[in-house]
Amino acid sequence: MTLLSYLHCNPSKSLTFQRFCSPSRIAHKLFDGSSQRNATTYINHSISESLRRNSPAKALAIFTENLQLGSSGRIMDEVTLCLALKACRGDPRRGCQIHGFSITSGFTSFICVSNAVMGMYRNAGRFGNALCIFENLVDPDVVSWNTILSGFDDNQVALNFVVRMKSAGVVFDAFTYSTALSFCVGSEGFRLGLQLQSTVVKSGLESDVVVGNSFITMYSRDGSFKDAKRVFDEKPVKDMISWNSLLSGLSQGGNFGFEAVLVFREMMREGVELDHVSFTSVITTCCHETDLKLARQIHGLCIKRGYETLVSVGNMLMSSYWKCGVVEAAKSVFYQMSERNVISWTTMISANKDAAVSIFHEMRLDGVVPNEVTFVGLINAVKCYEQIKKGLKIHGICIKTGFVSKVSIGNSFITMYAKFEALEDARKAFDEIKIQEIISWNAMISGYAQNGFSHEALKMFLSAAAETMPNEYTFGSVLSAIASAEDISLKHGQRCHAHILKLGLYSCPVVSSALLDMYAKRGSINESEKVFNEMSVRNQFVWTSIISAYSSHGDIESVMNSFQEMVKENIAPDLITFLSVLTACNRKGMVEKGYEIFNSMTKDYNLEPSHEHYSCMVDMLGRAGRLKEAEELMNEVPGGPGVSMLQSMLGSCRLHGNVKMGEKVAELAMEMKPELSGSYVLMYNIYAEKGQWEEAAEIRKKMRKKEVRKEVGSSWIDVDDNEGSLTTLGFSSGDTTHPKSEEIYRMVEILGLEMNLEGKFDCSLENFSCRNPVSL
DNA sequence: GTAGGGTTAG
Repeated sequence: MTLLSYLHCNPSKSLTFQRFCSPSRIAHKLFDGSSQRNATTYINHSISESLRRNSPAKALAIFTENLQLGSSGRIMDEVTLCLALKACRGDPRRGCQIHGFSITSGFTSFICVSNAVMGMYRNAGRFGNALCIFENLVDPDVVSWNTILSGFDDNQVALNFVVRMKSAGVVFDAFTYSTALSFCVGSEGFRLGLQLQSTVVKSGLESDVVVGNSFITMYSRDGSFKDAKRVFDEKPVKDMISWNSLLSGLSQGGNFGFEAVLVFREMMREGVELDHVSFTSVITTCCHETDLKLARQIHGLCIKRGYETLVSVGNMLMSSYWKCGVVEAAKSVFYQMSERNVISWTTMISANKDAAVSIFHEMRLDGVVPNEVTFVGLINAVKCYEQIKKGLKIHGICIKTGFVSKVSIGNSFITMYAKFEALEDARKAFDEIKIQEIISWNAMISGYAQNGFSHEALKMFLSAAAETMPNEYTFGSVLSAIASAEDISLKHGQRCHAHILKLGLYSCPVVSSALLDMYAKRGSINESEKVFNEMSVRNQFVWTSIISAYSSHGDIESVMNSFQEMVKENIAPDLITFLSVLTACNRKGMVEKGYEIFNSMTKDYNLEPSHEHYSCMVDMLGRAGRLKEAEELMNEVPGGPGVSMLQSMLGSCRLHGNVKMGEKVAELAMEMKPELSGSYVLMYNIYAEKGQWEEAAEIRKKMRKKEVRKEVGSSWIDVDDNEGSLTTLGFSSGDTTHPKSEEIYRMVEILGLEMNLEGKFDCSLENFSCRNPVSL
């Protein structure tokens, strides 16, 4: 036996030997030409041993040294190259070098080397390169196909590839099945998963442990708990991984948290060994359910079992505390972790927006390299216009480091510039993205919508719908744009409605609450009601939407009924819900009821009323003539009353003819916002109605001096001119700009006469053409 | 079989 084969068979001796001399040197020194096979085996063994011990750097060092010493003849084969490529672990620089070497040395003719090269590119985030190599392979084997399959991140694209594999006659192995099944998410994916199951049975792989586990994951992720349990129960040996498959499937997606916790409890009861995957999976559930109590219990168990110091478990604990709104607890987990990786730091950055930049610097000092997600977190931490400098700096860093070319980074920049109200820059960020995905479109649409550019939002939506498939986010944003723009025809909203039905997005609460709201804001309360009644999932947003819809339509009875029902269904009302209810009380002058609800906000729901809630209450009291109480409440408002509250108070003073209080309030309002005409107009009216013409004239003079103009009010009408116009026409009082205005006024006159004949309304033409009797 | 991010509605 040569020394080499001896060392090969005795790894412990080999290690002792290596303390004095590197494996490559040993191999080269002892390589005598006749035992090249042994020398190569020895090198390969050393490299794979380093990989097994999780030291890829050492594995690469052995490979490199072997190359350098190789002048006397190379000790390597195709396996050596495969191992070296594996050791690159996502480092594209080293990977490219070895790829180059494989080409020049002719090793790429071995299919296993080409497969390893593709795997390397896939792990280095250069999936495009891998794909390119694959498409040029003369005779790919099942491993080549599997390598590519596992690189897709889009479920649909991956499943299309599976279909392509089938039609190319590839014989699936266990790896193909388990990878394919991991993409079987959603109803369509699930259907394909079922098809795969029948072929698994035919191929005799159904007893394969890995494939079985993948089926368990697929079924439990889809909510087919019974099927998951069936596959699970049929397993002859229920190892930890089978249990974990069941658990992790239920934890993902966030719809079966309850079942996940049950499985976890059963694992404990059955005495199944728990590992870091069991813990991370069950903690994921706390994240989705935002169940703080559960998170704390599991955290305790982690400590007891000694898992809390593990990076993956610690990361998940941080994330669940953060999602449950206890950032402090997340921080303390972070500081107690013995080892932190880029995910731990990124979670910290995302959870602490205010300190994001300093945490980022700390991370760099710690020697941790940021990745795409880290930068996304950092960009997200930029909150408002005041932080524009910070945002630009981050943009600069992303350009320098090349991260700017990543789609997710581009998407984040769109949102950031939209926050700065810099829509042109947002648009630039959008245009610079090479291939815009639906998220990019969504970011742009919502940017326009939130900044009041409804028409741009709509245009963007139409382009997006032509280019790609809109999702629930897309419709949420575009519907809110249509809702707030009276000069966009309702037909667009109805088209969206049809589109939503077609795409099967109707059951999504985000979409339907936006739809409901859009119809309500555009006057079709019946449509809103219909949408609401057809909804299966009713969350806080949905309930609030319908309540505010009824409220804005003055249907107080429905408001109160819905509110009670919401509370009964254990959906917590929030600030906006209360605002809608209070607005309704205000409209109907239900002061006592309003007060009761207002007080219950702090008492029963621990909600701090905002300015708007106070405004509503002040207005309610004022309208009811309880001016003194209104004034008192106004003085209780944290930060003092705003101008709109003062103006509503002025309105009440006018209603009840209280000149003295009116003067006091008007003075405050004019001081606060001298450019707003409303304060002057209201005070003018108060004087005018009391016949105090001199004082009224003073107000008029004041207005002229300060060059305050009264804004012209206007309305919109959706005219169906048979030309398919999808915008509405705006018009204001006394407006004669429309080419058919004469005809229109004649019609108004006729309508007015008819209504008068009915005797129900006072509809003199004067009131029609001039909605505000007092003009200045 | 597990962990961080980008788009959403009242």
